[in-house]
Amino acid sequence: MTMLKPEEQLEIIKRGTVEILPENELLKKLEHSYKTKTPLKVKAGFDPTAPDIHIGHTVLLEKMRQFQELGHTVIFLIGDFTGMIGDPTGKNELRKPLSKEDVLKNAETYKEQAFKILDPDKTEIRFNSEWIEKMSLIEFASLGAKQTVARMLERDDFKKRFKNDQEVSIVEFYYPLIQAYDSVALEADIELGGTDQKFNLLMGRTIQKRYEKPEQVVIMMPLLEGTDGVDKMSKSLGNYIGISEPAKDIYGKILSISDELMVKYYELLSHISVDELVKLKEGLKDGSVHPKKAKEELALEITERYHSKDDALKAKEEFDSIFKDHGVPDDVPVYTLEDDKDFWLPKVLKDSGSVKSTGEAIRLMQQGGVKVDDEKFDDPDKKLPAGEYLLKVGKRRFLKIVKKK
RNA sequence: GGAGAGGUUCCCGAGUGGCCAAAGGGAGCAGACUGUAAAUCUGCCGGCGACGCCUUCGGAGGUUCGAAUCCUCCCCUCUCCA
Repeated sequence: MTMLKPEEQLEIIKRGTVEILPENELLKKLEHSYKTKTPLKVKAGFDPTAPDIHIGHTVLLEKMRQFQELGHTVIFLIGDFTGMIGDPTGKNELRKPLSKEDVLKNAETYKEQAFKILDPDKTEIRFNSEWIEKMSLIEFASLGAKQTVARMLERDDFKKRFKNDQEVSIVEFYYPLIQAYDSVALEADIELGGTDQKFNLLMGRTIQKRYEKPEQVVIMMPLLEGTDGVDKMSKSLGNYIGISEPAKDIYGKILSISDELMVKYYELLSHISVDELVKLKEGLKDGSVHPKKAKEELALEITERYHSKDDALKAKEEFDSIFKDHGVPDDVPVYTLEDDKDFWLPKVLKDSGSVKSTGEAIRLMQQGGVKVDDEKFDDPDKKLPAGEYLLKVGKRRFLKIVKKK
């Protein structure tokens, strides 16, 4: 592959980044690499605690992929050793360490999912236990001598916890040090990370310097907001889009994000070129591009990435049929009546799991949110004779009722 | 170890003996409007075949006709002092 000019590379690399420290050094490294035809070593560390990747995690992976396409070497570093210590970042208490077994199991899943984005042939996978476990006690201690307690306490969460008399164990100080040492061991030219990793990333530079190695350039990516557009994407908040989710869920979830957020998703996740991105933004601004249309394209692109083109198109078709043409999805859950007597709808809705309680069912009905065979059904007291019905509950829940055989 | 403050329904947060299933906000859900966008408006927002009954205000007891509200003990969190 012929390398792009350093300036062109820089433009691609800068896309979506929050901060590059220091930027001029990055250009220098790119120039040097271009001249000597030596790929840069790009490191990104992953804590093997989250086996389920969502598209928020992929922001970093996409950036790595870009580096791969530019011809550089990407190192997918699995922090198996650090995972056993527990990263204190953003936590206000000590995280429970993982067992070696867990760490390795998680790492496997991680790898599997990451290769949906990264090119396996161009990815170097490393584990930091590789060099950390080999360190002698003396070497380990001398790593600790490279940094002062005062500097460590500059880190916000340490500072806070320390001030609040909360526990800060000494081993936690080693986390940034080890992460930094990884850069020494790998001779990283560049380290990628989220903005929440700033302290650790910069520590890499300091420690590399102390070991008399060239300092890495630090590139920080934003933390992607979840589907709600407010909080950062996380499984526990339920605002995530998992890359292993069914095609129709990925498609639907992307279509439900706000227009504003869509632009950000485009910037960080889409593979369209920087030029196309600029055009898209202009088009949205002057009204020549309909945001809904743009969102559909994004949803297709992302869905296709984790499934197939066919699956993505099918997801779109089904979506359109439900929401545009008021159709019915293919896989409507079926509820079989227990007997041939007339039935009370709220109870059936509850028993089928469509709603949590009969109270909720009644409320929904009174508010006009329940349709039976396409007719609004708003009398909660009215009973229905046993038979076949197709129910629509709210915007997106469906239920088919059938008689007992 | 000492001195205070506090733990309320998904979250924040009012309530300090009956009018409390518990103000207000957020989230969520539904309806209108739409592009399952945003914004806005309206309604709902513990459970129960329900104009009544049951469970809920950190836990366990107690006082009272009646407690989220008062008393006792316990658990937890926070602030200050050592």
